[in-house]
Amino acid sequence: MTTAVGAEVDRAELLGELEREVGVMIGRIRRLLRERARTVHEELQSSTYLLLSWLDTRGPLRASEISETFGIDKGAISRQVQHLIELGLVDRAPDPDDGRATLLSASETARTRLAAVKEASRLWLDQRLDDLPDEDLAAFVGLLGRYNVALGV
Amino acid sequence: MTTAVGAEVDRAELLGELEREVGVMIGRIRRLLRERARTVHEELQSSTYLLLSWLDTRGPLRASEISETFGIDKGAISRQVQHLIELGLVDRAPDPDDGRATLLSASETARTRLAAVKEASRLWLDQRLDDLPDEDLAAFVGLLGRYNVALGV
DNA sequence: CCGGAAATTGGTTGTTCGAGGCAACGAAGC
DNA sequence: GCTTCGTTGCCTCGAACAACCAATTTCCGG
Repeated sequence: MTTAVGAEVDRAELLGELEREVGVMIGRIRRLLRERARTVHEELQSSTYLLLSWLDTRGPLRASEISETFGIDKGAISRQVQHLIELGLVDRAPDPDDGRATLLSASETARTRLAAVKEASRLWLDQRLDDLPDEDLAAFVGLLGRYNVALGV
Repeated sequence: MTTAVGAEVDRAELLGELEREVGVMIGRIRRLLRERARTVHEELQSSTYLLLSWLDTRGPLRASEISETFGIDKGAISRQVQHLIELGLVDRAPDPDDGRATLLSASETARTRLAAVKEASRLWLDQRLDDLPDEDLAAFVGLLGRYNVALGV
């Protein structure tokens, strides 16, 4: 009755399961991010923390690139950046190649604090994933990246 | 200089990368969910879609269980459920074992529509992940579940 | 060529609404 | 009485949408 598409059905089920797990993850991750954001700076918002973290590792970027990466409205990005600058966590510099654009980067203060917070959260998560071999973890990160690409098209 | 902790450093880097990918994912997934929610019902909100989908597959549940699973305030859940009931997408039944509790489940309408939407989105995602073997996909889903457990502790 | 409109792109701001946190509450169970 | 399930009020955050300014590139007639 299941015809010859047994494998297909399995894949469908997998994709369904994927969706559900993603749903659960979103809820849980939100809480975490809020705490972490607060640790970096008293009045840093959770979503802004992600942006800052991204800037920290992905070097100077223009606002429009960030908007594209996260799939979020540029207005929202603009406000978040503004907030980050007020808090002294982001530096702004004119783009030498394009007078309209501005290049954003994490400030020294931000880098220092982020390093501390990330080290702490790394330990926290590492503890909870201690039975997960490095290879599996690497695979997970790789697959997650692959998944993100698929979502971004 | 890096002493003997080469592997440790790698793992730290992996966990950092994980965090960044998760950040990107959150942004992108949100957009997707909004579209998908709209497809199920004109005025279904994105977060509520997740709840409904969960109810669909995880059978009748009480509100407090959902709140716990997603790590979201029970007040928020209460409102979402209310909305779902107004739309006729969720059925409510008193819990025979506990007079205080209510058991929630996806209505027949919801099940039908969800099936259609999920089939469509399954195809969509499947296309974009067509070069990803079933085993890798299975591994990804498994690891994601594992990750969620780690987050939930 | 060249000067200058017209369309494009980067970013900001106003407005609105969705979504969740917190807290106070009523109701049912223990 | 005290805890647990759920609802409700209040507030804040965050993102969409759209209108807007400024710099820039395109293109067109002279």
